[in-house]
Amino acid sequence: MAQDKKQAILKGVLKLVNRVGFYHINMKMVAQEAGVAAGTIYLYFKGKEELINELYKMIVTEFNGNVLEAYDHDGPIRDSYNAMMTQAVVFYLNNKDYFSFVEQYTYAPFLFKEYQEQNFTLLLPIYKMMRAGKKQKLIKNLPDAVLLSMVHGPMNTMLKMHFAHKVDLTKTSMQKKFYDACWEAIAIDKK
Amino acid sequence: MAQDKKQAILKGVLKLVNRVGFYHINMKMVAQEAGVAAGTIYLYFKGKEELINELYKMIVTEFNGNVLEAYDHDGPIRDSYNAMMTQAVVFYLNNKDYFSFVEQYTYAPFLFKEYQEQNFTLLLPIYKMMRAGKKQKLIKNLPDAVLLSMVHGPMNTMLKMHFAHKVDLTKTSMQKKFYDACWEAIAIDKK
DNA sequence: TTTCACAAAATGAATGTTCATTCATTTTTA
DNA sequence: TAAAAATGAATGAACATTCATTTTGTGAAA
Repeated sequence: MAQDKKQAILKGVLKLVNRVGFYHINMKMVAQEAGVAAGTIYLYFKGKEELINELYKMIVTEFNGNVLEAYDHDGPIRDSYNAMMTQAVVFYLNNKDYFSFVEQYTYAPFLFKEYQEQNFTLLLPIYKMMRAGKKQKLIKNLPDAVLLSMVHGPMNTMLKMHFAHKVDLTKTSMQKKFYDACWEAIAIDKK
Repeated sequence: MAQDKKQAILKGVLKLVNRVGFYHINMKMVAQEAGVAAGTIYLYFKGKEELINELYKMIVTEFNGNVLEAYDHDGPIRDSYNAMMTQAVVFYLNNKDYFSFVEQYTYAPFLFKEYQEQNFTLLLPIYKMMRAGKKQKLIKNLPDAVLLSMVHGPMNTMLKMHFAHKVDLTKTSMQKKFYDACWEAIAIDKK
């Protein structure tokens, strides 16, 4: 089946990102990992560039889908916040390859201009929540960029530190401290 | 002079990071940019890998030196915080190439294990300040990793957004909002 | 059910290009 | 004039992509 093979190739790249790192990946390895011949990749993708870009699209779709699932439009913002943060962090903890791929993708030479534009696509779910929180006077009236950076930035750094064994983000106590700290950074103080 | 040429080569790489991007850089280009022959590079560096690693060392040294200069051990923490944040942000704003180099370096295949270990070297100045602040009961008693992530993470994200033209970090009003937000995230509330 | 013909899919060896590195030769320095 | 420094053409390895060939799938006819 055509779609199976396409997926197998994409997943192959992803596995390799973890095992050998983004820039040691070559088409022969991808082929081997996916269980196809090198030439076969070119039946499904125009070339390496398209392959990488499609993979990025796949990850964005999967990640955003996951995080948005945790967003309860009717419940309290604070609950949605917790659920979404957990979802995002756990997603990356379980998919280190997704994380390092996304990190590396930004500066990869494969990047089309069109993608560069939507390079903050992965922030859309957070952005959405911020807006709602601002309206409800629960979240500080700061520029969107600042609010986004106060959630996305720390998550990124924490994950990097986790994968560098500087901290253990799998511990729920650590997660809680971290989520709370970020919330306090963006929430209006109710004392 | 030997050191001049070494520096010229390192600076050449840096300029090229900006102009063509990390992964399009080849030794011929570096040579041309530095005004030497390709072979000359090998008189000063063992190879591309060493060249890249030395450059990282150079940047870390320069950056940390700059930021630590702003640290006044005798004055109030809050002032040091502001001065250091400003120093760090302005440094990267004026040296986009440094920023993108550091961002890309983490996942580059050149990275020796020994460097990977000290990959958070760039956080040492912040770390130092956190410690002092905790002692003075000015900064929250959170795990170091969390505190670090609440300052370093947002800075990274803001800079990325700035360079992607999503926000203008050169505006002092934006800088102030951002510095204050990060401070509130880590400081003990005095209300 | 088996056979055959044709198309679609897949293969992987061959190709051409890019590029890090080397080293015989030349230039500079002291 | 001899040593040190610099040069850049030559080398060879790595690797994306191509394409002539092989394999697999499909369905009509026997």
